[in-house]
Amino acid sequence: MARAATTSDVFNAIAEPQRRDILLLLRAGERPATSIAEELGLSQPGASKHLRVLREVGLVHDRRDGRQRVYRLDARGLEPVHEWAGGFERFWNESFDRLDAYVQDLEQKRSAE
Amino acid sequence: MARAATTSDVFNAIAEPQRRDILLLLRAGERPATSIAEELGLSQPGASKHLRVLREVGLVHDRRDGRQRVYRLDARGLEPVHEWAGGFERFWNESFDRLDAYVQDLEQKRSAE
DNA sequence: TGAATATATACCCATATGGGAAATTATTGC
DNA sequence: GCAATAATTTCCCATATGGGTATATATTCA
Repeated sequence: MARAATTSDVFNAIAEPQRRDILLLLRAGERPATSIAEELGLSQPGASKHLRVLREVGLVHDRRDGRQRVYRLDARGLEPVHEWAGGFERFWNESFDRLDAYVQDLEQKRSAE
Repeated sequence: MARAATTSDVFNAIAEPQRRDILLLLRAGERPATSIAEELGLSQPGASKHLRVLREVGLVHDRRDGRQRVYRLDARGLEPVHEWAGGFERFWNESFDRLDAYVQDLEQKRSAE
């Protein structure tokens, strides 16, 4: 099975660093595919494949402009990711737990030697 | 190459739904591995493998307690994810862009028929 | 020491992945 | 229609993945 289809899962779509780069780039405004590939140093087919994945999960929309295909960010799909991670906020802020885990880690490692 | 190693990338680690489930479960408190597997209906080796990935990216810590290995959440690694997604917040709130994209999509589809 | 419990690893498998190269499909403008 | 441009799709490949099953490695307790 390998992994949930990239196509249907935003978490999977953003697991690939170059796709995250594309999204960041598109915050500056819409861009034709070639421009994206050039800016990020991707091969043209490579960029096209990543764009397809992003399109299929709805993170970008495309529009034809003459011979070019212009991609535009649609960040709405990232809101669930933000919310999901935000659900852990109080945990990464709990300095007690942090210290606790750290100390336990030390003990663990010391006793393992 | 397939994809950046799950081991080194939090985004990749949380791309797998069952690993996200494990993290959610651990918000309620630390738990031994078997308990995690049972609660989520995972096979024992399956849970163990997912826990290993989470451990390697630092999202969980483990501690031995007798024969059991107790896992505890360390959510600090999720903060960058939250921040990254949060960087798109103003985009998913821009209703103008949203409508614009939607209209362009409609036009696109109509002219394609 | 030896049986039982709790986990982690190793191994094998089917499949999804990303990358490169080549072929294919629009679309424009002559 | 035809050449040129822009992009997608198709193949092929090496590899990473998740899932089982079997095995190995602690650790406790009798």
